[in-house]
Amino acid sequence: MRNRLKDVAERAGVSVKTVSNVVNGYVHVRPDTRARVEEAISELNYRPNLSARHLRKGRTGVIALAVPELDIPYFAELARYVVTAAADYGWTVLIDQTGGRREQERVVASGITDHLIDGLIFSPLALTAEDLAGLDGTPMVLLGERVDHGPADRVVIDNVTAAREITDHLIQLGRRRIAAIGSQRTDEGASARLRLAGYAEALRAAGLAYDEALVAPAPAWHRADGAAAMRGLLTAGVRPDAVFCFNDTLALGALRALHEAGLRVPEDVAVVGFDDIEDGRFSIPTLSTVAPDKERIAQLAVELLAHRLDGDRAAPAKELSAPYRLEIRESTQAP
Amino acid sequence: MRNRLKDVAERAGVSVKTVSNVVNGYVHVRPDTRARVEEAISELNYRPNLSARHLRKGRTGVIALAVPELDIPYFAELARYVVTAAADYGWTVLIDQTGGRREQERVVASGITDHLIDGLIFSPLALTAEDLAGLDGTPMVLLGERVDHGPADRVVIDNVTAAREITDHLIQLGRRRIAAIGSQRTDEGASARLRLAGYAEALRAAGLAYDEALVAPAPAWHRADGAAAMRGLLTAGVRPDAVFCFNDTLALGALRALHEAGLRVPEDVAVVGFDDIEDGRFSIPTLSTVAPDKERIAQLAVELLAHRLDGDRAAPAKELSAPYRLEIRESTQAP
DNA sequence: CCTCGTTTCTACAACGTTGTAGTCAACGTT
DNA sequence: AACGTTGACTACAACGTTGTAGAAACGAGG
Repeated sequence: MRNRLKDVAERAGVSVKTVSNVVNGYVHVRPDTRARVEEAISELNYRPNLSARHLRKGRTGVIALAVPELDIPYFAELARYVVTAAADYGWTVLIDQTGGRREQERVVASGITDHLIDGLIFSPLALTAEDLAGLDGTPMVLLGERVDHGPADRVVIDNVTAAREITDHLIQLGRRRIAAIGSQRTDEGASARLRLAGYAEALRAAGLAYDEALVAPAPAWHRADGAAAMRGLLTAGVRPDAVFCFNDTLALGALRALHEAGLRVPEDVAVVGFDDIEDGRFSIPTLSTVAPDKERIAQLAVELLAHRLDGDRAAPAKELSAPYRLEIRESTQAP
Repeated sequence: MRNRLKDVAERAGVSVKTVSNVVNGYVHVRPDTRARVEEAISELNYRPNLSARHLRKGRTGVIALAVPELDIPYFAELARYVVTAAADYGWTVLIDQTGGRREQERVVASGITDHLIDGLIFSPLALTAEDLAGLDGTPMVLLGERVDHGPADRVVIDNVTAAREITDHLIQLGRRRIAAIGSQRTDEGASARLRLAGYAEALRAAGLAYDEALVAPAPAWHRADGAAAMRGLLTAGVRPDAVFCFNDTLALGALRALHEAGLRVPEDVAVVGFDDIEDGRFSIPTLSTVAPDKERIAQLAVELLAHRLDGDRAAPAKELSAPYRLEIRESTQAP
């Protein structure tokens, strides 16, 4: 049986509240009393019951991070930074996988939410602004572009400009037939839409035609999808001299397909990705990419949550932008 | 303000306990009463307060998974399966990163543990059996080989046999100078020790000499360590015709270093890894590896925890073994 | 019609913690 | 000497839930 405040109190010969005061660092406790209580605490190996504390205080000290899939490197890396940033606020992070399924996302956003966690950092794929509108409950910070004018705080990066810049990098290299992999027709692809827009902008600014045949959709953004899309382009007889993949895992798949087709990267085809996952720093060739500042994204998200928890819950939603930079590596530069 | 049982009870004109009974599916409630309560519940959008429920019941419905680092693909993939397996038991999973630091691991094993979670699935790197001995509290399942005869349930795979088999695969290919990357001198490397033992066994069985110069240590098992170790071997003038890396990320780093040195894989050097992470299925070349059944590992761990929670907490520790298989890909077979 | 068992519901206490209000002694001020 | 202030501590209630005990209503068997 676990020990409670009461057990410590009896052993130290004081009231339950005095023990509570010692545990919580209340100042008006005589040094000798404090010492006696602390001794009893360590003798009994007392640990506070968090459920009880939270029932009383109305806060749990736990926040949740909900992402589509943990084994997508981008989300795993992000999760790592969120856990670290949350630790600075004394929060524990509960990580939830939604699989990108709308139903599960709704469960996370409403169900889990209640009373178990103080707040939620949420990277939705399928959820719409309407789904979120009804949720008055738990403070929430959204990551990414999915929900356009939702009722919640958001941390984003400027996808359009970033996509324009990385496409421009390909144009500067003298590439003229630049393919794009990762477009999505459905509502789900807010990031896809923005990155495609940036790609188109860069082409237009350079006086290059936007060619439908060069744009390949990808149902999900896994390696396998990138490989399939690249193979599709090649079999269709399209011969790009560069490819902009909307994330790094797509790009790694594309590298694989190009390799299988006997094409050299970057000599025959230059390849760029988006996200700067660790794999891209060791792939053959290493991958040029847009590197969002994931650490900053995590920090901003946790900060927004902290403000929302301490401050006015009804305040208008804020949107913060995190920086990014281009990482130019072998896949666009001959060694 | 959130609604409580009391609010629902007032609206439905029944007692608090009756509402509680409806929520918990108690059978002896008149259909019309049940309907009235359910209507009130949905009108008020009532959700139980989990802290209160758990305070009362002594269970939280949350288990923790503690891993060294989330952005190591093996752990990310494992985490995914654990979350899925736990969902079958109605458990939420709280994921904790220890960074492999002993201090943090101790905190997780004792501190977080208390009252917030019902049980812990733990993949320790630095913790010893002695560290765990004092923890009477929360039921725990250990993953991997670190703690040799600890007091807790464990799920392992047969590292020695698996390592012997994959080394044997290299020998069958006619390779004779087989290097090993990933050995660790410190206490931390239980998996390293076992895999090295399997490697040595295979050499001995084939009548090959065990050559210290062919065994390269790696402080951690990241891509960068694998690349550094491989470069080290090559600069030292050691010219292996095969390399057994103790995990896949090491192997991906080694592939990179071999590429930079102008050596072809598998023609000049065959490479194998361990873990079967997704990257290895798309790398250039694709990576031969030992594929532990991660899904099964997760299932067994959750099952052990469930038994421990429902059954005898003082029962002797059980150890279960999960299956694995060899995945032979391009890095050991010319296309 | 009475008894007994079942169904349906309720009042109360308890889980372990902390905020509030209070007691009592010691101290400094007038 | 009377007074207010502060320090050190305690009793009590409350957070929202569920187990226990039991009351009231009902039906079946005698």
